[in-house]
Amino acid sequence: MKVETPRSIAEAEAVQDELRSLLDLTGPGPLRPARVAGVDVAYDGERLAAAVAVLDGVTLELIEQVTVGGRVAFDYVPGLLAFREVPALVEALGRLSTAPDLVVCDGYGLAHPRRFGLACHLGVLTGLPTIGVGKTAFVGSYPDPAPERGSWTDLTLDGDVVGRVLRTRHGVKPVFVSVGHRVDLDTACRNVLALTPRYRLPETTRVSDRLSRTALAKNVVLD
DNA sequence: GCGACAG
DNA sequence: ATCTTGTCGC
Repeated sequence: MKVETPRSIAEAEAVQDELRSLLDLTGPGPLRPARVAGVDVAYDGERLAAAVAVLDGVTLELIEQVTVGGRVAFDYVPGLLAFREVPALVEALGRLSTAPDLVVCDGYGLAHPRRFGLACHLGVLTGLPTIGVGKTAFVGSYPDPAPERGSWTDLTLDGDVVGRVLRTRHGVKPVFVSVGHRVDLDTACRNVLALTPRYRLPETTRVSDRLSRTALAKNVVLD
C-alpha cells in the first residue's frame, strides 16, 4: 500500500479531517493481545528508517521485526507528524508475516488539535487497533497524577477528555496515552501498564526505537 | 499579535 | 527527531 503525501499544510489538514470520519472509536480493543507491535522512525537528515517490533504480549520477547529505509517527504509541523512517518510505517507493517493484535505508536492519537494524531492515522490506514503513547506534552491540560505506578489523570482539550496522563513507574515522569483506532482508553492504559514492567516507556517503543536507529546506522537501502 | 508546539 | 559530557542516584 502506498501513501500519498500532501503538497501543503492546508491539504494535509484537509486529509486529516477526511480520514477522521473513518475512525472507529468503538471499544474495547484487545485486552490480552498475543502480538503487540511497536513502531518508530529514526532520521539522519534526508534519510529515515522505520521499524516495527512485534513482541509476545505475555513474555514481551521480540518475535518478529521489520525495518525499511526511505527519504523524508514532509517536513515536521506540529499536528502533522503523521505525514512524515506514516508512509514508511505502513510499508513496514505490510511486510509482517502476521498482523499484530495491537500497535503502539510514538506520539498521540485522539489527543490532537483536530483529533487525528499519528496513532489514529496509522490505524485508519492499516485497519489495525492502535494507541498512542507520548513522552512529552503536546495538547491539553491536566493535573499531575499521584506518584504511584498506575495512577493517572484526565488529559483535557476543549472540554473533552482526549487521553490520560499515566504514571508507569513510581516517582517517574508520566506518559501521555491516547486512543488511536479500535481501542478504548481503559484498554489502552491497561496495555501500556502491561508493557512497562521495568521502564517508563513501553517495551514496544524501546525496542522499535533501537531497531530504527540500528537500521539507519547500517546504511539501509534508500527508496 | 505572541508564544507553544507529538517526533 | 537530532545535536551532546558528565553526573547524580538506585
